[in-house]
Amino acid sequence: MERLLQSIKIGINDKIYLKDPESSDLGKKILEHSILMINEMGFEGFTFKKLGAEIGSNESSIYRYFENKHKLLLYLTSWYWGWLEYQLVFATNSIANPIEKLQKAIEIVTRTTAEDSSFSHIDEVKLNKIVINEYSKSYLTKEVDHENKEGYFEIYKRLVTRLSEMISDVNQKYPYPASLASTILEGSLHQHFLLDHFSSLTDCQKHTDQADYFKHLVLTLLKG
Amino acid sequence: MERLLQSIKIGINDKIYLKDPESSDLGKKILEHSILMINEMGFEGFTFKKLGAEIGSNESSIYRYFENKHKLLLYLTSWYWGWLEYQLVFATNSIANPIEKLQKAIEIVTRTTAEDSSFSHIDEVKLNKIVINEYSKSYLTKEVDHENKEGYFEIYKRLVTRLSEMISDVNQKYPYPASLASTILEGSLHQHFLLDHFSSLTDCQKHTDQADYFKHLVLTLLKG
DNA sequence: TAGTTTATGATAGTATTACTATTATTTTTG
DNA sequence: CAAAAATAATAGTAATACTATCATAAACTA
Repeated sequence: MERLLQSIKIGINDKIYLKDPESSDLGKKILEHSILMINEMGFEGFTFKKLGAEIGSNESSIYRYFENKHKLLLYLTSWYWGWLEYQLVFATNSIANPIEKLQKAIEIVTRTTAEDSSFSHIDEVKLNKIVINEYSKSYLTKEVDHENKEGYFEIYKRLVTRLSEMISDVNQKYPYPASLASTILEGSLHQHFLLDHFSSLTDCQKHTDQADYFKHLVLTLLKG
Repeated sequence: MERLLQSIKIGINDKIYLKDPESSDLGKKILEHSILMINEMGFEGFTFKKLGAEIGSNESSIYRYFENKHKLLLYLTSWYWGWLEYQLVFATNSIANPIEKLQKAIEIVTRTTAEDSSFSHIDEVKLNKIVINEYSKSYLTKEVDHENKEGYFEIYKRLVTRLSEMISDVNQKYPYPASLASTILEGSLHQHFLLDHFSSLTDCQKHTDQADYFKHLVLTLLKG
C-alpha cells in the first residue's frame, strides 16, 4: 500500500489554490504545519501569520499559495476525502459479493484513521480529526452554492455517490440510497465527535464500535 | 396551541446571557433582528455593530446582553431546541402506542418549521434555517467541553434523550438508541441542508420527504 | 557566466472585527 | 422629584485578514 500511494497524487481542483502546495518545499511545509496547528488551536484560532511564524516563513508567502484560510481548509479536507476514496476503492475493488463489499466500505469510512506514513508531510491521523471538527465549516457558508459550482466539493460528492451505488447494488429497491450514503458519511463524523465530547448521546463506547452501529443499520435496512 | 405557548417561556441556561433578553424591549429587538440578520448574511458576516445599526441602538448596549455573538448563537439555538422539545412533548404526550408515538416524534423533529406566530418577536421559520446552517458552529469549537460542563447544551441533550427513550420504548433490545436518536436529529438538519445545496446527495425531492426517509429507517430497524 | 525570471522575505499599510472603558443622557421607579 | 437603572455616545485597543510594494536570493536560460 505504501509504495503504491507514494507514486500517487491526490488530484485536487486547481481553483482551490493559487499555487500547487505539492510543487515546493514551502508548499509542503504549509500543508504539514497547518494540519498540526489547526488541530491544536482549532480553525478559528489558526491564522496565516501564526503559521508563518511557526515555519519560519512570511505571511505573504503563504498567501501566494492560498487566497485565505478557508481555501486551505477546502484543500485539506478535499485531500482527506480523496485519500479515503482511494482506500475505499483499493479495499473493496476485489470483493465480488455486494454485501461483503458494502460492509467493507462501511468499515473504511467509519473507522478512525490509523498511522499511515505514505505521505511524509501529511499526518492523516490529525487530518482525520480536522475533518471531524472542522469539515462542516467548509460548506456551512453563504458561498456554498458558488463554490459547489466551481467544483470544490467534487471529491466528497464522488465518495457519497460511490457509497450510494454500493448500497443500490445490495438492494435495488431501497428507495433512499443517496440519503443513506450521506447519512453514513456525515453521521460517522458526528458520532466520532459525540464520543469525544458528548458521550451520553452515543452508545458507542469506543470509536471502533461505530462500524458495528452503521453496519447493523445498513444491513437491516437493506435486508427488509 | 398559540394561547398555551404565549404563557410559556423557554427556559435557557442563564449563564448564556449577561442580561435576560426577554426582560426588555431592547433585548427582544436583539433576538428578533439577530435572527433576521444571521439568516441574511450568515453567522460569519453578522456583527454586533451591524445589529446595533439595524435596530437603531448602540453596539455597547448589545454587549450588555451577550458577551459575544457566539453566546447569542447558543441562546438562539437553545431557544429553538427548547421550542422543538415543547412541540414534541405536546404532540406525543397523549399517544399511548409506542410506535405511533415515535412516528409522530420523527415527524416533528424532521419537518421544516412552518409559520408560528406565538412568539411575536421570534421568527421560528428563519430560526429553523439558522439551526440548519449554523448549529454545528456552536459546538465545533475548542471550548466545547467547558461549555458543555456549564450546561449550555442541556436542552439539546434532553431532546436527544427523549427521542432515545421513545426508541427504546418501541424495542428494548435495540442496542443503539442514543446513537440513532442523535443520527436522526443531526441527520435531519444535514438532509435539509443537502436538499438546498447538494440535491444530488439526497433522495428527498422536497423537505417533507425527509420524515418518510427517517420513519422508514427507524421502523425497519426496530422491527427487525 | 551574465542576465533574467521566479520564489520568497521584509516591511508597511488598511479596513474591519471584537471587544473594553468611560462618560453622558435618558428612562423608570420609589 | 431624586435616585437608580438602562441605554447611548465616544474613544480606544489588539488582532485579523488581508493588499501592495520593494528587496533579495535561488534557479534556469541565452
